[in-house]
Formats: sequence, structure tokens, C-alpha cells
Amino acid sequence: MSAGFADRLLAWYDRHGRHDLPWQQASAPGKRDAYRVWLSEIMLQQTQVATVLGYFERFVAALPTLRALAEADEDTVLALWSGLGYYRRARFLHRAAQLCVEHHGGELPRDFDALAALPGIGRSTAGAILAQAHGLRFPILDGNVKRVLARYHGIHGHPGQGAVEKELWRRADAHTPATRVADYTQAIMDLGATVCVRSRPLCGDCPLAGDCVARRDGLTAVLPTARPTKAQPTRGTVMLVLRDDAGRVLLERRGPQGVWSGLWSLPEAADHEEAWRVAQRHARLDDAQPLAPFVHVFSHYRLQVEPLLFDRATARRGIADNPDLRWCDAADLAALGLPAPVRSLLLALDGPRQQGLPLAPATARSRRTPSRKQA
DNA sequence: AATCCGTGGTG
DNA sequence: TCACCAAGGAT
Repeated sequence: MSAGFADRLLAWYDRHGRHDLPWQQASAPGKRDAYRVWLSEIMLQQTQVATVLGYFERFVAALPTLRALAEADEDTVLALWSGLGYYRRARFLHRAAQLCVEHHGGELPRDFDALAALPGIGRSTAGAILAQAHGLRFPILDGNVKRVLARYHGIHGHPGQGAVEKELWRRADAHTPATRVADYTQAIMDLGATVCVRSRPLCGDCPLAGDCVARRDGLTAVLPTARPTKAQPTRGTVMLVLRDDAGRVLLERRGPQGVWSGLWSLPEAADHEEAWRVAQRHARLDDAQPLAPFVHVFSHYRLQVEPLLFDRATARRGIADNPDLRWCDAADLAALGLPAPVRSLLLALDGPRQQGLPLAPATARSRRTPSRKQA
């Protein structure tokens, strides 16, 4: 049964799987570059292949080896990650590379426990790296595998529950073959990504349909069990756009905790009164112009943003001494990691400037709301 | 165990 | 418009 599962999957993969992803390149016959595999696995956490492709190519072009990554500035790493989200992944990746230089001779360890001890690498990612880079027999359990196995075995309960996840790991391990592990690992992910998709799976194309419990019982629409829905709170913030005569904007590096950790973002305040106090601490200014508010949606809350433009600001002395404050021109913005809506806001601000019509970012996630009166 | 951490696509 | 969630891990 287990052998049949892997064999059918591998036969399907040979004909219909993805064999040309940029991290699948062989570095030697039968081998892949562990650094590239690792980087791809981190980028692909909670992120789809189509989104990752461009970021991956740009990242390896700038930092082609583990040692290059270890020696890079954090700002460089975060700039390359900017827009991908879950920025803690980039900081962990950077830290892990430095740990590999310190303790593992500049390479990723091939020992499972040593690998999984590195920041950002959990059980599934460690297994994926060892299987894909070195052909070692370790199971993986990402979202694709969870979906395939929950349906194939008819496992109810959402995979976030401990007992359900344990059962899925047991099945994942049992199905993993001793040979062609790299291909098998890619095969089951490809099946989940292209055939056993969440809605309207293509069971007619599935090599496992004959033994699939969900297919047999008509449960493909309800398995895997959805996460219970929870109302998302809305928070609000005022973002300060301090811009000087040269068009430079004041950015502040965020702390190591919380959202957008380590990224350069706009100073914030709870309301307009506080915004004025904060703004005057940084610059001499005379006028504030409200820009169009927008909503940025996170996975766990919604952020209502009111941008406030302080144009023709004059920087106060002392700012240069603070390493977490910086007046940035366009080149600086390109070299630093910015939250996606902040980068979008600044781009939109720069474009229509000549027309005197500052606009909120027009991204898919941002919702324009009626403009407010003058502050 | 439950929560935190981004962004973009999709139905 | 909006809920859902995608190659998870850390705390």
C-alpha cells in the first residue's frame, strides 16, 4: 500500500510534475545546491511558488552563496525580502547563515537535529532540505501534503490540532519511500499544488483517486477541515510622511518585536495631536496635509492607516546621530526593506506630486476611504 | 495550545 | 466586497 502510493505518485510526477524550478538545478549529478534549496524552502513558507520565483532569482543573484549571505548587512537582506512578508524569516535566515559559518564550516549541517536547531528551520523544512539536497529519507508535511493526506486517508479535524497533525506526520512518514526521495517530496507537493487543490480538485487527473477516501465518500469539499473563523480586530495608526525640500523622506527602523520587525517604515502616532509632537521632534515644519486613508490587511488584524504629509520639512540636527532614523532619497528606498504598503504609499506620493494630488497606494489590499477634512 | 507574523490571489 | 488561505516556525 505504501509502496503503491509512492510509485503511482512518482510515475505521475515523471509526466506531469515540475522539473524546472530554479532551486531544482543540479549542482552535480544527483545533487542540488543545499543553499538554494534552503533559501527556496524558507521563501516558500506560507507563500506560493509564483510569488517566490522573482524574489528567489533576485536574492541568489545578489547573495549567491551561504557565506555571501552570512557576510551581508541585515538591511541588504531585508531589502531583498521586501514585499515577501513574514520578515522574521529573513532575519532568521541571515542569523542561521552566520551560525553555519561559526559552527558548521560554512555549510548547512546534514544532521537532522543540527539542521532543525537553526532558526527558521522546523521539522518539515529540515526534512525537505535533507530530502531535496541530499536524497536522505525524511518526510515533509507542508500545506500541500496535509491536504493530500487528509483527503486520501479521510482524516477529519483541522491540521492545527495536535492530534490531527500527529496523525498526518505518521502517514507522511509511512508513505515516504527509501529511494527517489527528492522526486517523491517534489511529487506530493506538486500534486497538492496542481491537482489536489483546495477548491474543485481535479480528481480525474489524480493518480491516487482510486484509493482516496474523500473521493470515495464525496468529501473533497470538506477535507481538510477548515480552520474555525475568528473575527479580526481593526487597529488604527497615523503614518507621518516628513519630506524635505530635496524630496527625502524620514524613515525609522522598527524594533525586533512585532510586525515589520527590522524594516524601515514611517514614524507613527496614535492621533494627529501626537503626530504633530512627533513631527516637531524630528523637523521644523509648518503644515500638515492629510492623505487618503487606506486599510492594510494582515493575517490576524486590519490596520486603518491615516497618512499625514508634512511637506517642506527641515530636519533638526541630532537625527544623524540616531542609527534608527534616516532621511531617505529614492536610492535609499531601493536599498532598504520597507513594508509593502509603505513602499506603495511613497511611490504613489512621488508620482502625482507635480499635479498636487497625492494619492493613497492603489494596491489590491488597500481600500480607499473617503478623505477627511483638513487637520 | 493558541497566537503572532505579510502579502497577494481567488472564488 | 470579503473570507479564505498558500511549500510554517517561534514563542
